[in-house]
Amino acid sequence: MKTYYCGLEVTLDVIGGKWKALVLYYLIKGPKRTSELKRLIPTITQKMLIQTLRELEMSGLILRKMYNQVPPKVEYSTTELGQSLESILEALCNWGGIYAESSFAQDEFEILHMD
Amino acid sequence: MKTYYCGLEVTLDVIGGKWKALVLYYLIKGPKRTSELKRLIPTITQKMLIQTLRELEMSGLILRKMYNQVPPKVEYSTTELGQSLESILEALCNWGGIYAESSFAQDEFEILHMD
DNA sequence: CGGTATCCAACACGATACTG
DNA sequence: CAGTATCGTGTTGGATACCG
Repeated sequence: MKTYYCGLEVTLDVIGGKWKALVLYYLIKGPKRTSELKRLIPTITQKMLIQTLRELEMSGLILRKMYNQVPPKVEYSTTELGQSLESILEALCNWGGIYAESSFAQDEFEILHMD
Repeated sequence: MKTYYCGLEVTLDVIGGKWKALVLYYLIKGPKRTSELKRLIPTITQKMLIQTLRELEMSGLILRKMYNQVPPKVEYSTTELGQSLESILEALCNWGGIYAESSFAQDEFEILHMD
């Protein structure tokens, strides 16, 4: 049993770290294959991607569906619990855009959109 | 110049990590002295608290006001930029509470409120 | 009280090679 | 295509002692 003093600590435990929020953010927009996620997040390594997916799965935020075929195909999607973070992650994403354009951070941050 | 592919990456750079969101969360509720923050976040070490405060200050999210008196007194408060995260951090906190009570996590997480 | 300086351990993360 | 295994490193974070 883990003990926390604030709900925020729980959230950070579940989607904190370098990659979890980002991977979940893309999966919330729709189911994706492993290679699609890798393409959307070019700077993540294969190892960290798989590891992050496993942790999100363990936490009950995403589902892994495997198709028995050659070549293999795996698709990840969100659970209801994972999807419930949609508006929050969207807000965090927007805030980052605003921050990058703020007088404080401009000329320091650059965002390349690739939708 | 740092390059990102999504606003969320920027946000994680600014308030990601183990403590920044938590410290900011408490400061958003009102200005606090160093010792007050230490009391609110019992598991943080002195070193990490100071380090986190410095980083938030560098990012333009909080202000540090020092009173020249003995014993010394320092008070931290949010800037407009920092305060703009209020609703988001509140939502993240609430989500943690809901997650901890979910059928998935119950008996695993415990939250002790200390307001 | 608020903060700094060391030193050290843990682990998150990355690079690479390999498998079914 | 999806994933595992191994190894190495660099940051993160904690313990402790000390200072104005």
